[in-house]
Amino acid sequence: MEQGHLSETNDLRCISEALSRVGDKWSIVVVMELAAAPKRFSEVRRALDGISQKMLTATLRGLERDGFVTRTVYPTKPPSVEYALTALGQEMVVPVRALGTWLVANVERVETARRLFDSDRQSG
Amino acid sequence: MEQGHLSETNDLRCISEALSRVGDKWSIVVVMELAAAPKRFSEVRRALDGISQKMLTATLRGLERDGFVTRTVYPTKPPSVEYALTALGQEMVVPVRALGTWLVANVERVETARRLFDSDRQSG
DNA sequence: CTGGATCCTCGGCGATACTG
DNA sequence: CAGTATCGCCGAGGATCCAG
Repeated sequence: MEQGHLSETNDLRCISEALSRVGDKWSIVVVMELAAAPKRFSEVRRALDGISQKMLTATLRGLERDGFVTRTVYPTKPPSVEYALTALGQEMVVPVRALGTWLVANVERVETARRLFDSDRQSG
Repeated sequence: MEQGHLSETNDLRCISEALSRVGDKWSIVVVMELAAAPKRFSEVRRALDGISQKMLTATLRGLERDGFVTRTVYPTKPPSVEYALTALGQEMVVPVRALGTWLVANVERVETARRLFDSDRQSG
């Protein structure tokens, strides 16, 4: 019996499916944003600057549904809604941040490889 | 000066951009598959079972371009091409596997949250 | 066996306008 | 301020046919 091998075909499907939950254009970014501090709808919107309100709504709904964020409505006037990470969401931040850190740290290497690849294609 | 905070808006863009490189439908899965062992085109295709040959080609090209995999042609007859992870690719496997492991380990919690959310919507 | 070229569909996503 | 509804674009990605 394999122990936590994770490369078994079955797990592979599991991973890709799980990744697709969080691998859309905005989920990760929103989670990272909320990881810093809970924020209101507009705050997140401004912080991300580039996300449409439709996608922000959809993304937050999805994250809420999956148990990564909570949505708290304060019946003030005008109403305000605060989004925050759940325990689950905070836990997820750890591996996500690790991956993000690695990617950011290695952007150079990727771009170097890319330039090499492209120039080889031209002259090659 | 911030120390590796990673949630600064600038890094956030960096992350999302970097993630989009690897966050498409197949890149991660292919990388994980090659992490187990170098494989030929058809082997990867069969192992993944569900990817079209067009997407496999495109994915491998992308990964090769970004310096994550190598492509070695053996001029046999019929020709065979072997794909393998570069050092960069192998390094990336570490954080990716960490995330994948976490995701797989927490699928239950996500699905539970999801069911709760959905039933609340109905009755609420 | 490897993989390029084409066609076509579907869905993500943005823009805009409107409601409470 | 927070959220919904609608429309339209565009690109990811699958199916298929063809070539070295």
